[in-house]
Amino acid sequence: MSNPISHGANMLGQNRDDVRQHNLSALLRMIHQAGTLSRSQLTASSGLNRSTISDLVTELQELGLVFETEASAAGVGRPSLQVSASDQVVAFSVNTDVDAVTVGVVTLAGEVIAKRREPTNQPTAEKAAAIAAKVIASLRAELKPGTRIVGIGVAVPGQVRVADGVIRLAPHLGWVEVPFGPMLSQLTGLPVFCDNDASLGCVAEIIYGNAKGFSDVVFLFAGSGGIGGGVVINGLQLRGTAGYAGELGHVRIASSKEKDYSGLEGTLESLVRRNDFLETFKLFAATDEELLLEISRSNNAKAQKLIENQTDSLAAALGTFVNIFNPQVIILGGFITGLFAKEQQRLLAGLKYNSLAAANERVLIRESGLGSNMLMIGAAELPFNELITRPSTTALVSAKVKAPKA
Amino acid sequence: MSNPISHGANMLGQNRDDVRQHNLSALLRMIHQAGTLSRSQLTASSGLNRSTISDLVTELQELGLVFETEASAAGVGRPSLQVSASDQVVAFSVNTDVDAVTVGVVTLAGEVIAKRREPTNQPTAEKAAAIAAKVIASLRAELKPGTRIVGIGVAVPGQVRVADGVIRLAPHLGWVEVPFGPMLSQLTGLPVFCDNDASLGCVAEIIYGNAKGFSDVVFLFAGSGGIGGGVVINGLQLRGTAGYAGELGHVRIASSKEKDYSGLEGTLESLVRRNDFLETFKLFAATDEELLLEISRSNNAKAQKLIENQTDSLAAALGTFVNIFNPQVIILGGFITGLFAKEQQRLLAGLKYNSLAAANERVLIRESGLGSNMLMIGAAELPFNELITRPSTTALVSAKVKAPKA
DNA sequence: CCAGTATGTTGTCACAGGCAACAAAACCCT
DNA sequence: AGGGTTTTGTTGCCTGTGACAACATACTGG
Repeated sequence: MSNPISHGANMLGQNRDDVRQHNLSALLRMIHQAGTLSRSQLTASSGLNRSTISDLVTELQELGLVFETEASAAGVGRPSLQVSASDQVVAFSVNTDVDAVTVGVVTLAGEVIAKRREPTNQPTAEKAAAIAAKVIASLRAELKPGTRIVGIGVAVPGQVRVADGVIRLAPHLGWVEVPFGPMLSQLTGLPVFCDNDASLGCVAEIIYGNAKGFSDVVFLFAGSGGIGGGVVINGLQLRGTAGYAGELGHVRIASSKEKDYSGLEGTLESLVRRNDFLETFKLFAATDEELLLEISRSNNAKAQKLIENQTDSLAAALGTFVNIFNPQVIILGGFITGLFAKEQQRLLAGLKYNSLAAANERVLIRESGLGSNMLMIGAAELPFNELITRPSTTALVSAKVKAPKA
Repeated sequence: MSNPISHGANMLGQNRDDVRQHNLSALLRMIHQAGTLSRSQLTASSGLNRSTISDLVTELQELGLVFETEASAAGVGRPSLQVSASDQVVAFSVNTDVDAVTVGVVTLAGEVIAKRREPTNQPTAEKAAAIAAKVIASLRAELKPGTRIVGIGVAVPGQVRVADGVIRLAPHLGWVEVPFGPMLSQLTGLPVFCDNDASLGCVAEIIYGNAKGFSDVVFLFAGSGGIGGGVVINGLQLRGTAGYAGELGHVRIASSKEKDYSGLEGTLESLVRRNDFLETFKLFAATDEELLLEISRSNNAKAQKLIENQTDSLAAALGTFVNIFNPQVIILGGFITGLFAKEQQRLLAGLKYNSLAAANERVLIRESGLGSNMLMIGAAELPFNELITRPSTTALVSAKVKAPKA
């Protein structure tokens, strides 16, 4: 089944150069997502001719984006050359959270080769940018010679205007209308791309995690900062007009007057709350692991009641998402995986109860599969995506060149 | 800002033929949506060379899909040839509803040149297909000689598996798991494409109606058969894995135990109900026009209370949609346009109250602009889209050849 | 060691769109 | 009215990309 309207970019005509770019891009994307692929696999899944693949791979190699290795012979016929994404091409990831700024280095092959967590306390945007820039400079100095940098991807818990990297509102951080992207770019001299954290988590899960290979995915992450959502439809990230789409935590599901962190009533985020568990378990603070453990072995009536109530609320929201998106898989992250683990039957029954049979009959519910690297990988996809979209024209920055001072 | 992941079809390589197809397709789509465009306009908005446009237009002309006329000179310089979509190329539209089967003939230029409404009462799928086939045969006989038929598009009030034209559930019609598409195809000998009615309404509004030119649109239609929704994101129709996405009427917004026509609790459809108005106004049955009139001039307290309650429910749902989709425009159709007209301030305030500022600050609310032809136009887009996607390989059927008997 | 199979390489070819030069058809100004 | 200006259509040539076929290469298996 083909698709419909087709506006915007698709409206444009295409010339020969576009074809070359498209094919280079398609190959690089496959290699990036798989890490390593043989030339024959590339030939098969691209539909292009062997000779064309040869030519394109050579060009990618000359661009320093991939390298070839002899095959570890394993079948009939001449063994095919293995094409791998270069680990000399890296992106920085930044995650600004309430309690820390985390910076990572991710290779084009999708591997997190360094990660540094710098604790802080509800930093201002200026402070967070300064911390990030300092850690990036330090990590940059440690990169192997010859390494080239694509850029910086930033995952922010809040509403991000993707086009220019302005954080419209990050309630927990207290950021309102701050141009974090430009700030960090000025401090580092590198291109910076920002997006919502949960949206990036969704992307990461699709490329390397438990939603691998799926094209229609709903992602829900519940942390100390509320509930964030990410959606991918038909292989495309849902961003909306300005990048504020996918705020699944702020979906209204009940008539309750409870308000969420953004001040909206009766929303998923207002009803499924990490703090309720902390109170019930009399924990002042807890890591997700500790909280999940508590949930799994809780046995008093009060805790059970809380678990059931929150499970029901979660089920109602998931039902709504299924009706709206008809996804193949829903990925859960954060403490709500505890609800899924403990009350799976109840959750699935509730989901069925709150959604249309046709839409829910094949949907899978899974836990997030990437753990603490998820946001690093997801954020790195932002600069990598720029590179992959335009492999031969995107400029890379040498690791060893000093960043210009602002 | 470029987009993200890119799966599926985009993964494939591209060869020269694909370029030609893409460009033919892009031109034909522009001409189809605009009706008539000059060659120079095509050159400008496609970015292709004059000589290329000339070549492509010639090919489309040879395919009989467009024709050229001399310009009505109106500026400096040599007047550009006008390229128009052929009115000799048509599609049939079918809308199966509870009280009637409506069949239309739509030209590639987007004009409804015939429409016939065949009253019936909750027909079975077999009966509806038979009625549709009969009317199509009769309309087909009246087509001008030389007219060619692309196929049939069907708009169904229910959940449609787009891939094979099976209606999974149409509650009001009482259809469950019926292969309406194949049935109608067998009776007519024409290719048949089915989709949900509201989704097609959304497409129609984007191409020819009040959402013209927008790429991120939410469409909500409230009729006697409940509330249907259609969503277009980034110029692409939201369909989900199997085509069941976009069921916006079944979004849960309240804790109420009221059930909607599909048995779900607390949903938009269960709270915003046409029948409540008919009861309050003591109408046994009414056209949308009559009902809208009643709403606009209602002045008793009970009716006002109902209007306000339903407006609040609608606002809550719209807030949820804004948080999820961050659309540029929301189009309302059916009797809820009455709520918008009468209680616009209340609706907008409620929408603001129930959504994030960043997402709602620029969203437009508009009424549907196509009236009774909306579904005819939208349904015809299904076969037209096939033609437009593959202009040089899609087979057209001559109007005058007898349809083969099953 | 040879047949069989799968893959990489090379040179040729077809074909799409770009480009430049020219022709054509309008407007504008004197 | 007529030449200058502007815009557009047409034509022929060129470039570059991927397809294709033929050949070379590298492995398995008997």
